[in-house]
Amino acid sequence: MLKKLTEEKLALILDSATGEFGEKGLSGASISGIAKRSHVSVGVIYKYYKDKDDLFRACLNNSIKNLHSVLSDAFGQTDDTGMIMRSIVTAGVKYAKDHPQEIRMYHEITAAENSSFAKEYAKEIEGETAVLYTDLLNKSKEHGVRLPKGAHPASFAFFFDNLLMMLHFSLSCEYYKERMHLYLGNMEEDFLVSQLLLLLNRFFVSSEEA
Amino acid sequence: MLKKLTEEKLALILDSATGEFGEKGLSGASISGIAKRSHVSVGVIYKYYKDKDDLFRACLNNSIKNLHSVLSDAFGQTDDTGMIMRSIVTAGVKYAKDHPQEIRMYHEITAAENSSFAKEYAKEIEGETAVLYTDLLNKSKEHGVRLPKGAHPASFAFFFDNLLMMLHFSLSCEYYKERMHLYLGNMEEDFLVSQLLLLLNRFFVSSEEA
Amino acid sequence: MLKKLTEEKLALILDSATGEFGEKGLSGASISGIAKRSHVSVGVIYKYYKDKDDLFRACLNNSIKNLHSVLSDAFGQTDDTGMIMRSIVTAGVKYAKDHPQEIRMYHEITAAENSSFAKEYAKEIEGETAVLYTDLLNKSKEHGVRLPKGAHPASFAFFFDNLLMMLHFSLSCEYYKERMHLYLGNMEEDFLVSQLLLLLNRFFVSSEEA
Amino acid sequence: MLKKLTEEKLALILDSATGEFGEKGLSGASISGIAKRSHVSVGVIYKYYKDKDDLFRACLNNSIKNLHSVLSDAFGQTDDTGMIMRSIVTAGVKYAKDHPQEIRMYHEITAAENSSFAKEYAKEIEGETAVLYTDLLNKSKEHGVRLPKGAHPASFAFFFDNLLMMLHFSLSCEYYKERMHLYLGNMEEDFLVSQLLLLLNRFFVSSEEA
DNA sequence: GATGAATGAGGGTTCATTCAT
DNA sequence: TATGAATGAACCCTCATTCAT
Repeated sequence: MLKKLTEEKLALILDSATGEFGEKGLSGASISGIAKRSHVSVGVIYKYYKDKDDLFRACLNNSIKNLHSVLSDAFGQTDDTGMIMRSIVTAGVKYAKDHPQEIRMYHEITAAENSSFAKEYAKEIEGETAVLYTDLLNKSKEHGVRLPKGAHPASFAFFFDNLLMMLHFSLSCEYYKERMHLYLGNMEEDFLVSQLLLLLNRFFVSSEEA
Repeated sequence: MLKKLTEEKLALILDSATGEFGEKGLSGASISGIAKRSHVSVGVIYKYYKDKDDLFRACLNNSIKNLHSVLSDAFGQTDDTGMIMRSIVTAGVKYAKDHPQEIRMYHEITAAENSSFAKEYAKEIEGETAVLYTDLLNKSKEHGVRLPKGAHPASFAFFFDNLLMMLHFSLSCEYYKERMHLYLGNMEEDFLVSQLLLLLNRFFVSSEEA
Repeated sequence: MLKKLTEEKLALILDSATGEFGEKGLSGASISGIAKRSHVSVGVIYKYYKDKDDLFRACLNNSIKNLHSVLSDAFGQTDDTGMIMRSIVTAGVKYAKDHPQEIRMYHEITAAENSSFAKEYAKEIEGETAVLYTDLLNKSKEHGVRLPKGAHPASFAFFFDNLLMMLHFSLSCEYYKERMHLYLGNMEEDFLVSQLLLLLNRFFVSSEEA
Repeated sequence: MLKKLTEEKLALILDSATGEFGEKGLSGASISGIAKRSHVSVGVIYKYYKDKDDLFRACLNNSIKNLHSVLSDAFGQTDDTGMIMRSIVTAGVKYAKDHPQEIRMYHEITAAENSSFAKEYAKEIEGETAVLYTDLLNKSKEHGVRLPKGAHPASFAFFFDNLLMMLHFSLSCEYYKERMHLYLGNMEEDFLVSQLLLLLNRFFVSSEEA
């Protein structure tokens, strides 16, 4: 019972902090603001987290965990490379719409320079997907599709992930939303997704091209 | 003579500030830190700039001006869409390597949420390129553009810009550098560029499609 | 218990601030100086007061409240005009000796030019006494005394208050103290008061003069 | 010629500084503000005056000199005490209306606590008038002085000066102006002066008392 | 000598972190 | 154990004063 309460409280704190960090960045966020958002005292935050950095990391880890779990799910469904890519895109869109503050939080970390955060987290966050996506494109041949002649699977995996990240940001972060609006006006999001899939399909050549 | 000194000093301040803002963000950067970097006193910064925000905007405007001038140059050379895209990529790479702190600065403002900066600058920074790239892809076959059947030029322009932005960030920002490393190890940058051009050529200007 | 502590501390802060403001004026006073005087940290002052102005106003309001309460008491005692004037003088002297820093604070705001303080507070501080004193002299006839022929009650009330203010300042403020010393040497304060009362008595003519 | 220019400049600086100090006080006034008001560079101010305090003293001395010269003039005219008092009041009113900023400056110094200013200047400013006014009231019956029985000339001189000072302040300083308005509304200044003279006449020089 | 840009100490204010209750 | 008031370092910004030109 007590444990449950604590877990709920922890989740609430994490959520509030993720929101605050996502909106204001590490230095712009305030602990007392986070305490207010989560209706707890400043003290309990310091009970659970050593300091502001520690809380930031916890939020990040939490967001990463959620994002990865979403992406992992997208892999499990099928062997078909195209289908997997489609699943990844679709799952990512859903995640971005359900948890924009987690993506903003994630975007925050990409801005860290000269802090231990950048390198440390790049590995933790991207290490897994880098391997997954590269494998995906490496194995594509077995599934009947192949990359264009001369294409380097890891590079194409990298580009694929780049397009994914930008899609996530464009659905979650103020600046990127506005930027997308400049390109696309009030386009239906489904249409954008279909356009992206159209593009991604081209990653793979039909057999007669090879 | 006096004027020259002032201009040099101004440039130095802008440069230092751009570096500091790029590394630490608006709220994380400190005026006294910037003063130290540029070997001037705090007071002189306030002689030239009303306040921290004003300096931030000046850095941003300066970076934008530089980036746009680089990209504009890339357009002027030829009518061939493929060639233009290649020029844009190449110019961007050069810019990113010469002025990484400007790209970091630029990346910083993409993190602004709930601030007037985000919307205000998205328009200023992206408005022009959005039109340019969309026009580029709207151009008829005679310029070598052959989007896939069903492709929407603005969307593809958006994806093109997404890939460019990620390239710039990957060459300039700590986190993205590390992330790129995870995908590509110590790959030669030239190779990466050639892979990107391969992709762009195939997706945006390949000739074999109707 | 906790509340008591807070009240004591608040009173201490107000007192210290009143002293500092009275000595150095609004712009000359420093929050950190006030914090030191009251043996609290700078932060706690900002817990209770929004900013320096807010603290200044609080000190002023507190001083005004105290002064007015002292003067009101002096009115309640009797209907006899001469007695009331005597009470006002005596009460003012006691107040000035007990709370010189409040009078100095009050004197400070009389120095405010071009600030919202001047007009705003003149009304708040003087409005009440202006009416009280004018009424007092207006009603004097009913109480058997009357002003000299041609005397305008409000003007004489104004002069009365002028003499009072100068008395308060002369007992509390460095400059005025020194000035009084130049006129009076080390005269007993009681003697001065008696002289003032002698003068004030002359506000009223004996019946055969009228 | 050069000397003349310098003298004009000095006078201009003094005037501007007197205005600024009178409005904002010693700590509130800014040297660069004074420089701007007098259309000289900051440098020349420091050429003539060691520092801010020095300039403040110079302004004060100048104002004192002017005020004293005005009051001295009022003395020279006649032997009749009543006439002299009238002259002093009238001259003071004229001075206050012509040079309100000098009176404000003078008022500023009365606010100095714990600074060497207070004692130092009280003596310089008030020493002379204290003697003059006391002498005036000490004068024998033949000059029309008839203080009430038991009246102490120095004390009454002090009260007389108090009334004068308050009149000066009431004509020059924002706060006191507003306060006077509360008592007197938009009364003609001439009427107020006549009321003061009525009072002075009655209290200090009335003839009907033994 | 005159200028006004540059300096940097100092003051207002915020907020991460601590700790008495 | 939970609270949130208190602390005080650090930051933005101003301005008295200096000094190179």
